[in-house]
Amino acid sequence: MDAVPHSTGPSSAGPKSAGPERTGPKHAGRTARERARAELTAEIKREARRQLSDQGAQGLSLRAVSRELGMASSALYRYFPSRDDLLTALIIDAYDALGARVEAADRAVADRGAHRARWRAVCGAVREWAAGQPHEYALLYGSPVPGYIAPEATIGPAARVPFALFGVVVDAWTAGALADPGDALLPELEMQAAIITGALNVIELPHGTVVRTGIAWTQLFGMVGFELFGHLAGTLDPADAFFAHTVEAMATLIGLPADPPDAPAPPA
Amino acid sequence: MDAVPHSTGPSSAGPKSAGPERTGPKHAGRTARERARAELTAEIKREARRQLSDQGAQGLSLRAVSRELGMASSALYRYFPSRDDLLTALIIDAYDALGARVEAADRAVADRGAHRARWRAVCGAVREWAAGQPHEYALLYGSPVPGYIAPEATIGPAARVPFALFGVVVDAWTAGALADPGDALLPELEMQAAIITGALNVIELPHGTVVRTGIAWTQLFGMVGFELFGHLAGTLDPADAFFAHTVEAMATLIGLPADPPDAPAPPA
DNA sequence: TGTACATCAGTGAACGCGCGTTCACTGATGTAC
DNA sequence: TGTACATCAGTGAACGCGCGTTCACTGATGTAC
Repeated sequence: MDAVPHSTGPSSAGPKSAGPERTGPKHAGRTARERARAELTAEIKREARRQLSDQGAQGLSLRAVSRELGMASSALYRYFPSRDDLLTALIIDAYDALGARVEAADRAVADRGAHRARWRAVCGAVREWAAGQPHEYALLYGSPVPGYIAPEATIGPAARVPFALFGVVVDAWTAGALADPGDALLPELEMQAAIITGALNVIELPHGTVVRTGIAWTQLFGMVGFELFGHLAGTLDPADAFFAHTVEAMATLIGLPADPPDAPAPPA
Repeated sequence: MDAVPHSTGPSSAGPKSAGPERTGPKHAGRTARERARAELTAEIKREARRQLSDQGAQGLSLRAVSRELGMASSALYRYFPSRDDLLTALIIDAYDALGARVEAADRAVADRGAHRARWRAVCGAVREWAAGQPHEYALLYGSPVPGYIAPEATIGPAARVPFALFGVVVDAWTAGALADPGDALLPELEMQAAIITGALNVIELPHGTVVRTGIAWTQLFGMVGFELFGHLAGTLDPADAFFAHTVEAMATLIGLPADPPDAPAPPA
């Protein structure tokens, strides 16, 4: 808890491991130390992620990570000031991985006007990612780790999925493909919808549409979580058909028009 | 994992702590030992539940429970053969507490024909219970405890909430208040809907209605979980209005008719 | 009603384990002049 | 280009902690005759 606001961990304060977006002192000539540090940081995270996949968040131990990397456990403290900071780095990475996957799925739909196809792609990407790394999904959307408080640095990465969902809806509205559902909203909800619209950088989006997208957003994660955590066993599991059907139902709730003839059809 | 199929733990094999539904050898004359055992079993669970509320499932420790009760840690093994069995008992109790709460909320609606009011009551009860005991909610619907496999004994209690939700819908259909949405379903989903209908002991219920109720079910828990776990922070939190609105939207999706004039109105 | 035996609850010590974090220290890498 | 100093990575020992589970044992409660 003392690690929260100021120190956001090496993944943001230290050298980045992901891309070369930090140009370094002069040009690309990073010093050997810097390169070594970036590599080891990445290796630590990789091993930590491996343990996470095996046993979940509570199975993640600094000592086990260091053991696996063949170094003293105290050495990890040169890279992450505490276990919580390592966890934070993993959470941010996971949000970013999911976000990137979802955005890529959206972009992969060539016809940008095929809003329902894009909606389908985005929702499907969430499910696929969750199925591929269930423990990371649980880390993000399951029970909060007791005593752990998500630092602000997670907010941005966490917003990428809802942004992708809303992005499709905004595009549909801007293209004139969406009707205002004309929902009557409670005052509190009206205000919240305005805030969301503002965050989306959109001049105007019917608040009823905003709320319906919010409903679909929570439905999507409820469904994916239920499938992953076994609550559909015996009834709606395997959930492929239920998922496909529901994604369409939510698209319809929002008002996304049916596919144009030449767009990829929903699974028959 | 070795505790799963056969030994369902004292809460089902041993003397019940909840009600007097086990008449005992002859009549109510239980022996002192039996009474002591039932009481201590209950006390252990109470203390365990307290620790759960404080720190979540991973903060539950047999040693801490025994310490709090002023007994040797080894004594607990007379009541629960392992930590997992204690956890199982808590899970079952929690499912039952939630189920009872939800069913009571349904029953509290005097006008049994006010299906939308009943729907509202059931959904609201889930949210209220979750808000009241977040760690127990997390235990049931959050990340699965790694290494822990839910024994079959949890299935029945876990089904009480969906049964309550479907109960309202079935009543509405039986009363002729519901139209068949006429949804086209994928074959797999059609079969699953048939299975669910069978489990509900209903001769006939439109499969489209079944699936829509399933959507609402997953939406409800997605929304409640998101609120509880902080994913609505900054946008739809506080979620009272969003929740109220969404419950109505899902009722409408299913086709539950609006309240009759004299029924309790939705929150303005 | 009383005795002999079986069952059961609870104790306390022990096994064997793992954890996060700190600290003084060594040796290598980087920097300023 | 070479030297003097500062920075940093990594070590290994230690602190202090808690955990689940087993086991031989004592003393109380229950049962059969």
